[in-house]
Amino acid sequence: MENLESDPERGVAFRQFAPTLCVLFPIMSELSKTYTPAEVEERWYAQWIADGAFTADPSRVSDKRPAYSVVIPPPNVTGILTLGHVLNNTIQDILCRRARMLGKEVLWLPGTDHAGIATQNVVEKNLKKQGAIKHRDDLGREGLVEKIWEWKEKHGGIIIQQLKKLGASCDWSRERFTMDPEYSRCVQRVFVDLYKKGQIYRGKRMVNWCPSSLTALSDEEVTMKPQNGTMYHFKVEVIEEPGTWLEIATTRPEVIPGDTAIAVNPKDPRYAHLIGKHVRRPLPLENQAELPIVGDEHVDFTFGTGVLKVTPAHDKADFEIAQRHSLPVIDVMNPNGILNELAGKDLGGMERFAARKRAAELLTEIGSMVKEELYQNNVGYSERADVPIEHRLSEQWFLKYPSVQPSQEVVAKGDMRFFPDRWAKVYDHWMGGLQDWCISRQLWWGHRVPVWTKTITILRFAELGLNEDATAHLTNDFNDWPKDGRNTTSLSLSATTPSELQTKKTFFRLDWDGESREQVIVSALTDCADEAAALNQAGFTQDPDVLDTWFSSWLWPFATMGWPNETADLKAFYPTTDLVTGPDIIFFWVARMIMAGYEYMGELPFKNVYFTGIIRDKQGRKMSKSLGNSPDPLELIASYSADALRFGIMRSAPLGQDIAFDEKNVELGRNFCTKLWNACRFRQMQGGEVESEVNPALLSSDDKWILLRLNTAINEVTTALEEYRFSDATSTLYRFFWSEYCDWYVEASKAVLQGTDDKRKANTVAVIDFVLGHTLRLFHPFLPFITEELWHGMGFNADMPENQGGKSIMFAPWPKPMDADEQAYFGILPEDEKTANDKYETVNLGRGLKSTFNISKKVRFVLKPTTELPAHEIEVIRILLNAEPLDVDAAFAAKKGTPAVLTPLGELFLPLDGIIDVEAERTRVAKELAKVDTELAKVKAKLADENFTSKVPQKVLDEHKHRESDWSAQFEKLKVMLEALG
RNA sequence: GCAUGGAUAGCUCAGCGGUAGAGCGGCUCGUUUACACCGAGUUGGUCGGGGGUUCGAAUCCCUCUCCGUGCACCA
Repeated sequence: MENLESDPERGVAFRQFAPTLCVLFPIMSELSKTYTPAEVEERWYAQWIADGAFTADPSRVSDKRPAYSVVIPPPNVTGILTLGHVLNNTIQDILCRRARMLGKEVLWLPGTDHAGIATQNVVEKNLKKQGAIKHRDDLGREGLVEKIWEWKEKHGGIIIQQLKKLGASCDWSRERFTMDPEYSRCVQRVFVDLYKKGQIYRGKRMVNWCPSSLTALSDEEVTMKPQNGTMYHFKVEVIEEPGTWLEIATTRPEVIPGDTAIAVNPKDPRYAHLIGKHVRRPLPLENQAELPIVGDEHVDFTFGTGVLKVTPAHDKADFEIAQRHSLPVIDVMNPNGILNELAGKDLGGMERFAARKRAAELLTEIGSMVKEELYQNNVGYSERADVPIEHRLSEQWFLKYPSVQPSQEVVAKGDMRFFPDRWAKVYDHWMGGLQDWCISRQLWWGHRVPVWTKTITILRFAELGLNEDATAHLTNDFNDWPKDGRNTTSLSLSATTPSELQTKKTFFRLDWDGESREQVIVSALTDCADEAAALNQAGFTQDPDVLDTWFSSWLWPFATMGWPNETADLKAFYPTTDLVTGPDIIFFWVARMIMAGYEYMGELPFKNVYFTGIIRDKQGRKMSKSLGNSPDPLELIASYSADALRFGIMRSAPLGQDIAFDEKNVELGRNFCTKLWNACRFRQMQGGEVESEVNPALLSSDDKWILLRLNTAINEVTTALEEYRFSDATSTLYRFFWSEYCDWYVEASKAVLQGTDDKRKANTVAVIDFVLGHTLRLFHPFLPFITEELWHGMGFNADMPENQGGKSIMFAPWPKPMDADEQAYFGILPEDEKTANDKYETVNLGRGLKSTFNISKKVRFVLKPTTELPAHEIEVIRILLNAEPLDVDAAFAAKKGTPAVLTPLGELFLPLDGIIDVEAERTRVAKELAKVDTELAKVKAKLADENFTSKVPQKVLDEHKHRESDWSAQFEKLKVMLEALG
């Protein structure tokens, strides 16, 4: 016992056995009859904050106290808590709380994301609703950004407060926002750095354009949606061959005015001979230009008519064809989706979908339309604005992804693990097909592109290309002046004049027109505010675009920890241990964080990535505002408690699958908390009678059974958590506490507690304390509030060192199962589980008998035992059976027709004097016999089969033989019983 | 089209080569001094269809159907 007590990792475990009970009892505060979660949850959260319980301290990290860290997936700063957040953050909280109990130094770093498009949209919409503005231009850039900051200050805290309600144990002293000054600095620094490395470039490209948000989007922000549309077939005549008509199929007749060619496949025998000839473009009517017929391999001649109209300004593929054939580009649409004057007088000024209808009418009117048919195709939608996107040629900033190879290998090699691991495949697949990332957005809310430009006229190019004006800004170190005919170069300057440009950190670049070489555009990039100001003063203009939100959040794991300085936090907590997030942002965020982590920290940002499922309603539909099927977590907390919500959602969240949310599970969580509360109250009511010594010899079979079941539960929960199987952990807890501890052990313990043997009583109470002390700790990560309340209410804290559970259960040691030595000390053998199980099985059968005969009152049972039973065991069975009395009589001779069942402990009779329904009993026994008969027949048939007995492993054969003898014994006894009934 | 996950009791799911399981629900009892947010009992399934491998298949293989997801995408 001594060595057990002195084990520091053991914690309360064995000290809870007897010796300390007399100490515990006086300081136990009485638990109220009902649990009041709202008050308790508020009180404990405030206490934890006051105690700084969530604050991480990197200086405490050591070999003995390893770091555990998680960065929160930053929610939208103006967002409100959804069930998705509840799921995600409950998991993170469980991981963090368990890590604390394992003695780790835990950092859960919280914060919010500025969420460019979403936030700007919300605020703009709101201002319009209030009538404050009609258009963002009414306020201008500065004004609107100011309004958004105001909004952020007012609403930015909401989701944080909601996370606190949930019990999230984040280190709020480290809360970050992606537009904090230091964070913004990181974003700029990374931009400048990648630019210098040649991985960021500016270019005029076809991009995804959102006509609603009026900005470019990355490929990831576009989702394809199947669409019921119309395929229009129209015909054009080949000018050089009058009478030869080509039929063209299109879904977008409104952009015909933007057509600059007709393309056919040169291998298509139907049309190859027409290449080089011309057709007349039908629209606009006043400008029916001649279009060349070009041959291009891209055209699939098995699709449609095999003739493709080429609209370079409005289609990616067409743009490429245009480039291959040097075709002009005619952009017929304004950024907002309204056709411009180039679309002609009929269509110009019309909204794109109205224009489509009108264009079809025009084609019909001029007799060009051949047919219109219903057609289903996929159309790209802007994920945010939920409108079809346009492909649009525009000047944007692009990033060639860094560090693709290493990060891919890392996942493949298993240096970083994905849970469930199938996401690694998805990740790899995406990494394999990377396109450059369009990172600029035409918005105002976000990190402005840290590039300034100024156009300078060059006077004396020949002598090194710069005039006085230019050299004033750009001096030495021209290391790459273009000798190779390229019209672009980069140069970095170690010093410049004017002196206000402290340019050690400013990076310059020249672009000029390769023909005239008279105009030079000087681009300056800096991540330093002073230099930015100097550039503005020197007449430079900053790029109006902002960066994609994900271009800032991909730095989250290290930019939040003080990068680029080598901070104590980075040293202690980077890379982070776990990342918990939804699979929907695997590309947006996870993959990019991996790349950024590699590029800037030379290391992975996290060791494990857990992907949650997506929360759906009972019908399997995604939660959405428009469907109104998304319950408000705060309301659920108000009705059921945060613990209940956490428990409910974890119970229904199996690894790797979507979650069908059902409020029933939250109700179940609430009920579970109540059960826990009442079970603790039951312990308290045993108050007084306490012995100071535990006597292993006094442990009953029930005690041993529950201790073994506890061991199993500890093992199961521990393994489940290690493997991120949260719902499995939850079901184990549920089963152990409710079905094993409450339903069997507590009931069985009443045999002692209601008896007169004080020594046994004390021992039983000690076992109860042992089990409850462990149970509360096992539950704590899931149910932080009620476990803390009970930990103190039951006085479990009183006996612990302050930093190991004395002050809070969250630092109490995580339960360890008893090892072999400990079990030996208490005389617990594995077979003890069977002893109790046999007893419970006997009780089950007896209860079944009672129920068959519709008896709910106390009633006499007689057991005809096969082995001798100690008095205590008999008393337990009596209590569990609610028998009054339970006679044990080896020589019992039952009257004919007395109901009886065969139990592991012997035959159990329910003597019903005078009211025996022989017929009913005969039916029951006959039914039982029939069942046994079928089972017996099955086993016999197998054993009779040579094929089976000769090929099966010995173990299986033995099992079957054993089964056969069991069934036959039962069969024989039942037969006798049936015969006795006549 | 290419990947990928799933289909087991009314519902949500576990089991993944050797007697089909759990929770919830349903039904029937029950005011036993922790708990009716409770207790006891009980009812539910040719494990999506079809083939195959095996002594033996919900479990392994093939194939089909249906749902979900990702990527690509043709007018």
